[in-house]
Amino acid sequence: MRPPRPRAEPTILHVDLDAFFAAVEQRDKPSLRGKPVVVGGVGGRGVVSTASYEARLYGVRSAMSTAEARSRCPHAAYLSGRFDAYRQASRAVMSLLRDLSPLVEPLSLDEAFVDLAASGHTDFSVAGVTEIAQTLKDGVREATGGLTGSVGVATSKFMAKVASELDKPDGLCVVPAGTEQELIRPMKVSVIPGVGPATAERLRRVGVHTVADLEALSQDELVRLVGQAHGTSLYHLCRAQDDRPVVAEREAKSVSVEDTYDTDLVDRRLLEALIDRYATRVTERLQKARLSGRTITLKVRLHDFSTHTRSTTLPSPTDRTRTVSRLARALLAEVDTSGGVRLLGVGVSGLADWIQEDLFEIDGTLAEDEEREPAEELPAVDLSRLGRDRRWSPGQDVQHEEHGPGWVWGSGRGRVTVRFETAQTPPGPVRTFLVDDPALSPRAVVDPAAEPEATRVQTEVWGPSEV
DNA sequence: TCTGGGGTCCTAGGACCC
DNA sequence: TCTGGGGTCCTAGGACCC
Repeated sequence: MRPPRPRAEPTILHVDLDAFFAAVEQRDKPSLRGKPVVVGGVGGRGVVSTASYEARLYGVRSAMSTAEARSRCPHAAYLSGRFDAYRQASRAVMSLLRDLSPLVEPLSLDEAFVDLAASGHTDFSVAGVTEIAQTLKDGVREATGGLTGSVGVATSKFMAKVASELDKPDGLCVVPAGTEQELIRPMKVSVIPGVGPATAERLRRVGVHTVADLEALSQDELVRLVGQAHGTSLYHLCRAQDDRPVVAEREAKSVSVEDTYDTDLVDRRLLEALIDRYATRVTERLQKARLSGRTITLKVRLHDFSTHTRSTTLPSPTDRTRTVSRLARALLAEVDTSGGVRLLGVGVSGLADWIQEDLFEIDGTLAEDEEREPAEELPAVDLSRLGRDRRWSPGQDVQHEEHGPGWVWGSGRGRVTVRFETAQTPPGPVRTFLVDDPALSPRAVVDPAAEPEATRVQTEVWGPSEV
């Protein structure tokens, strides 16, 4: 297999705003300028998101517990963060980046890759890209009321990120094509994306500390050590072989809400009430984004910090609060919480990228409260008949099938609409059922006896692109 | 007064299907 | 007829990133 080759010229730019959250606070509150500022969780179990450079002098770092930060730097300002302000500053910067090139990949509020090759630029000499980077930095300062960013430009994402890190804060670094390997060889293995504490420890045990050490291992050895995907990626990255593209639009794969409590919780009813609250927040976000998902996950962190997840997958996607909360509550029953719960979370994944009807519709009347009881009285027809042979994928066209009265065939990830047509009502839907309710699935919904006049039952299966 | 919250990706085992 | 192998889906956990 051909190794992933970096680009021939430094066309990938990485920007990283310096101590972003803390810098926004210092910008907006002059009294904090020049002083240690720590943004993060301020409660008993909080951790540091960002420390200003003044606070870093005292050894305060991101991801450190706030308790430890307070002991290292008691006189710092501890703030819980104003995310609207951060988002606003971030938007201003991202918009500058999009002026630079249409191909921008935000990694977070304060970080992004830009593919300069997708812009109108043609001069990718060191002087040429340095000028682009300097103009960008000036623009950032102006657009954000004085924030600084560090910029790296190189032939790959990996090297651009290494470069932006190199002379923070307010840095600018270009890695000329061909000099990548000599730059990273003396560095610690942890500069490689994907090498965190666990991998670093495994490598340390076999005597690997630097990128150069890593080069001495064969691909097979690496795969044996850290697994297939990780090993292969490490083998190439330590040689600065990286051709990952800048990807502008990434579709969300999951949405979740979680909370850590200052003291462990035991009361079951309280836990259930919290689950309801999180289900509400999650589904509100789903609905806002016009998403729905099939897999509901409950996350529980116990008093001993052990973390457990329980999940369940529905036949069709949902964005309904009641469904998510009912299922998440049921999952809670599978976890022994008697020792106390430190964190609780609810998530939805397996997202479908199409609009979810949020109500069970009968005769055009929205009848949310009737969703369950009537359904359970109906003689359910097995929808799972569709099974594996009639699966479809997102974006595929509408599928359409007709069967005899009372017959319905099944659902996959789409939705099934069932129409009963009668002689008196020339063509058109008499009833439309949206078979997207997990309470009904995988069985549904069709009661021929309820429609004695029906001459025909027509079903349509909607793939995502139809809706 | 140890260890956030929001994500992504990977692995491994079992079920199930052909 | 005592025995296969590949593919997909699901679940749980873990590593990692910002």
